[in-house]
Amino acid sequence: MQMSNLLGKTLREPPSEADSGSLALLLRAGYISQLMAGAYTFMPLGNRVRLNIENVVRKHMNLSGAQEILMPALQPIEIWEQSGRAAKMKDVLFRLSDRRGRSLALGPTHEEVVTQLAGKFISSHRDLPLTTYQIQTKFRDEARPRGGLVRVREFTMKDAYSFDLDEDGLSDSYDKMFQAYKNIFSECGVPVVPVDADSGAIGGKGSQEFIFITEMGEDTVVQCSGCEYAANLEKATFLQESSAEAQKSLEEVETPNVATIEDLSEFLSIANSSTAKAVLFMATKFESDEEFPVLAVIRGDFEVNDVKLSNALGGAEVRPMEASEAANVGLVPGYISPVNLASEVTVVADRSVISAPNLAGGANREGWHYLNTNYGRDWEADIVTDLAEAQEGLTCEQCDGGILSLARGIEMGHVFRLGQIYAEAFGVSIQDSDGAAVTPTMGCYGIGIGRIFAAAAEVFHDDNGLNWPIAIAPYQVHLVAIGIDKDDAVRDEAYGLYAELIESGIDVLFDDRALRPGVMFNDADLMGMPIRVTVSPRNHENEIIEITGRADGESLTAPRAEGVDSIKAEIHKLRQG
RNA sequence: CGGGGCGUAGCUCAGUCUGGCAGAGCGCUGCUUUUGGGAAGCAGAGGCCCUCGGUUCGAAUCCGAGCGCCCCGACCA
Repeated sequence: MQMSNLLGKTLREPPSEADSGSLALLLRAGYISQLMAGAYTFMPLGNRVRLNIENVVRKHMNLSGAQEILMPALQPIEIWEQSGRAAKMKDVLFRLSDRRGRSLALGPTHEEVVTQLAGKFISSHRDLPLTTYQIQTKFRDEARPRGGLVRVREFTMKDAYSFDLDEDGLSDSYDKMFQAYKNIFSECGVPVVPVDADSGAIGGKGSQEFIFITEMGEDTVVQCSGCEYAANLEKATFLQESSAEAQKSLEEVETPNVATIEDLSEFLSIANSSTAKAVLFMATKFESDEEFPVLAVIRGDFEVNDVKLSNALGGAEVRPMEASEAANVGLVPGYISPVNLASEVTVVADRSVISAPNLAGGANREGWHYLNTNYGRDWEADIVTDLAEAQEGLTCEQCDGGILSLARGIEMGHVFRLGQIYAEAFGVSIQDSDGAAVTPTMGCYGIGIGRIFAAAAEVFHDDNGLNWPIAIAPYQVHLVAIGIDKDDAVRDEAYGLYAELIESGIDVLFDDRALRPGVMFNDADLMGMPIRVTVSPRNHENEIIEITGRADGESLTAPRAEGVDSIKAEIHKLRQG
């Protein structure tokens, strides 16, 4: 590619829409251009990066035995109603109608389509295991697109779907995909941490996210200092020391103007962990619009994670209750308790209050608290589960010794053990070796291509510009030709070298513009090809070319006659890592 | 959806408070000089001042409504 003809001018100043360093560089270097909130054009350079990432993904998918297909982005709304996700996804689903008034959706993902497809073509256990994948454009009407390519409304995703006869088969397919993911991220140079994750509205039983740790991330992950344990905050657990203290008798004490856990523990001279906190929420089931009140009970030193609460309620939407609503259900904020609860509320208890004896808590009347409440004796919950949000510095439950820390990150990929929910929803059934009808078990596996793009730019840049790993760089070599408008010999040499490199199968970006050297060098640094080759009158006179690594800035010279071989050797070195 | 900021040349922005000729730097076009890390001069092109409505002799500027973009939060298969 000759730069005199390249679409995409470099900018000296970052466009005002850029908020992060790497996004600003992508815009300045002409890789991407924004059309509207959450929709970007990939310019020639950016498009080559995108294609290279896709090809890395494609290579590892094919190696894992997955088969590439392409399903429509345009989908009938009926399949979304059949799976029940039209209601679950709500406004995220882009909807439109055709000229006959038929309701359609732009696919945010393809479980529905692929399951229906499988139902059409799979009929025997001999057809399994089967994994398909596609690299395709998805549409999601995000409430707030942000972070450049990180959260967009139209984006490229690789999504794979596995079909197996049983759980063991799913485990094999899942493990293969998990390994392929590790290879993909490694080859693209993006460091990721696999974490246990919440499965969200997609359903299923167990999933892991591949998280790129970065300050600009929107997810919080919990990592252990002592073992491999890592989990999304919505899923993370921690060690809760239990007390062997004997149960004491319930007492009611007057506690004027004591309305918070802090007040209470100070007033009673006890630790926060010796109190029970009762938090009110309003919840809405996806199936109906009816709101119902929920009382979450948790030990005073912990906080309720609302995603955990939502999952405990079968995936209900949850919001904090207003004070006026609390009054409506007859509860007194500050003195709320599951003990002697008169109102009709769903009580969800965190496991922390089940084993802890003699907790102080509200008495459901203004100015009074109970001492020594005990689960089972004084009150019971409708649901007992894990609601507590992990915090920095707590102890790991897996290795019993490691300390948990919190970090921000971006989800690069997600692998799910889906199970049979979609196959059941679409009535997919196959015969096993005994001739019995069996519902296949599914897994699904996603990777955001644009997110790898953004993460790689974030990892590989410095103050001067981008610095792509060779596996995804738009071009391997940036050929800078100084003074070709003044010196025909240099001009011939530059064009000759350009032709030779192309002939050798090397991707070259050739700066053939008649500009000052500083401009060309700065553009080369900004655009970030791994290897820069300089041809100039000075070098020509010495019959050499100059080869400079973008990463370390170090130059070496090679005789012109051996130029192509020397460049090939440098490329080979970079490929070896 | 709540809070905040912004919208003027291709890009970054001044001008808005206090109404009165449409501006700067970079980029772009032509010419001259210059040529190893974003050179200099000369001459130019380029505008629906986001949109609509209102106030006014007169609106980029004041008032109202709307739209768009960015940030924080809610949300996030």
